[in-house]
Amino acid sequence: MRARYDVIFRDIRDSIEGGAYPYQAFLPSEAELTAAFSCSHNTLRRALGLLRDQGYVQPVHGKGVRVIWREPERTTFTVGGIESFREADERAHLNATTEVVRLEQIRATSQIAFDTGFEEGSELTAIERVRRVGGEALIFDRNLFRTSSIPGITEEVARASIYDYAEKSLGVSIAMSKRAITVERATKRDREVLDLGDIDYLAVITSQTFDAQGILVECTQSRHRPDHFCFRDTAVRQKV
Amino acid sequence: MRARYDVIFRDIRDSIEGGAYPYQAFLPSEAELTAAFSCSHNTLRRALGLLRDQGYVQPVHGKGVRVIWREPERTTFTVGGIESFREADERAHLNATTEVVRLEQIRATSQIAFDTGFEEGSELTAIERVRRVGGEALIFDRNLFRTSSIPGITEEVARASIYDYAEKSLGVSIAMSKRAITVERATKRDREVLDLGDIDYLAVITSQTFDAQGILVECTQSRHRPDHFCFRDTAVRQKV
DNA sequence: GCCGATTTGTCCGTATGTATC
DNA sequence: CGATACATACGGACAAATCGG
Repeated sequence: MRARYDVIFRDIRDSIEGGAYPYQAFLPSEAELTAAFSCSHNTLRRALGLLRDQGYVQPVHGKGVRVIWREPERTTFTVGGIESFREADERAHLNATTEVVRLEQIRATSQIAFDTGFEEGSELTAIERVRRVGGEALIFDRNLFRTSSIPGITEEVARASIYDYAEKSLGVSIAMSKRAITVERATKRDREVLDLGDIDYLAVITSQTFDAQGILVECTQSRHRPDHFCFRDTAVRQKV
Repeated sequence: MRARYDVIFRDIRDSIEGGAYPYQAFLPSEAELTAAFSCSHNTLRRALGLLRDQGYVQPVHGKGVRVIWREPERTTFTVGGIESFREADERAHLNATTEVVRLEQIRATSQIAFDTGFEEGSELTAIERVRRVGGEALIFDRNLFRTSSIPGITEEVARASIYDYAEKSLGVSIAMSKRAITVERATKRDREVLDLGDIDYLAVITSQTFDAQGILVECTQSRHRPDHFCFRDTAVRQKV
């Protein structure tokens, strides 16, 4: 069962993406929309809030709700939201492959604990994967999973999608993720596994993922060749 | 006048950052918090929603609201949210300076219109600024403002804060911003204005900013030397 | 395994404030 | 000034998840 505000949000979002409300047009007023969806003022406003937060509309006090969404280009590998590599692959039709270059059980050293936020001594599953798009090795993913949260990762699972495995087989729901994007010099290891040529800098996404309980279950470094990297984002300015 | 939910959000956020609720602890229950703030269930929930969206807490259905915030390191220039350079400077005590290297009125060519989303022929104010931190030229900002939205930008305004000028003098409120982060090779121009040494890649934030009317008022490229760049972000996974 | 207490999640109806035209 | 439309806030109701007895 999906929440009512979520259904309404998706409905309006799909209308916008489908061209029913073009760029810079106004949506029907809240009163009309509540009537159309036969829901309360509050529920509709929550749906509009999602549309605003995700960059689809801009409500203008006293005037109406303006559509500011336009069809994006799809020329590069785009990250945004919490999306697994496999999901991004399917959405953008990248036709990518994954090679697992490391898979072992380790214990968190004090250095790892400091770097990642895992408790020292906790059992972790370390994975390294290389993502190839169009035959070129573009992305080097290094994951650390809390083994007690996501046990039984095999090479086959790692080659497919660990998120899928966690959600479908284990019932662990990934809830939220904190990320930092930096640019780092390529290491010797990066050169070994990626096709870098004379490129010596990488775009690096470092993320911590929490489950629905608020427990840290994963730390990842995703190292991207810069010419195929693009991170998109929408931000709403807080009143200061 | 600031909204009640916003006051409550800031109060709890400051408590968390101040250490009143440590990492992995639970906040008091909604019932207790509504009593403490003497507000309604709904208003408190809106404040909790902000805390969740900004990565401070993780509400767990049937259990409580868990704190997942920890003190971040402050070693690099961090972006996140819509924050002007001056604001970031003050918050992180960077002691930065700004040099205006270009300021002129232009008209949008078809190329500019295609790149930015401004209408062809519209009057724009072009600005280029170099940001120095600790004596080193680290950031190269290139802005295009819609002149009719933000008229009368002087070199003095550009050296201080254009956001301040727009909001305080003109009453234009910046509302929403779309950003993309990419990594690009340094151009000859980058080498002229920045202290790059042997660095030949830059972190680039390309953004479009809309006012409260939903009108595109600014396009910016902010080009950062990678060793002082960090972009932070919190994402909540959508139910699929 | 079941029940009840606690806690968060969703939704509604209404009232009032404020910006725009 | 009034009409329209978005913004905030309240209080109540019920659903769903968790936990302990």
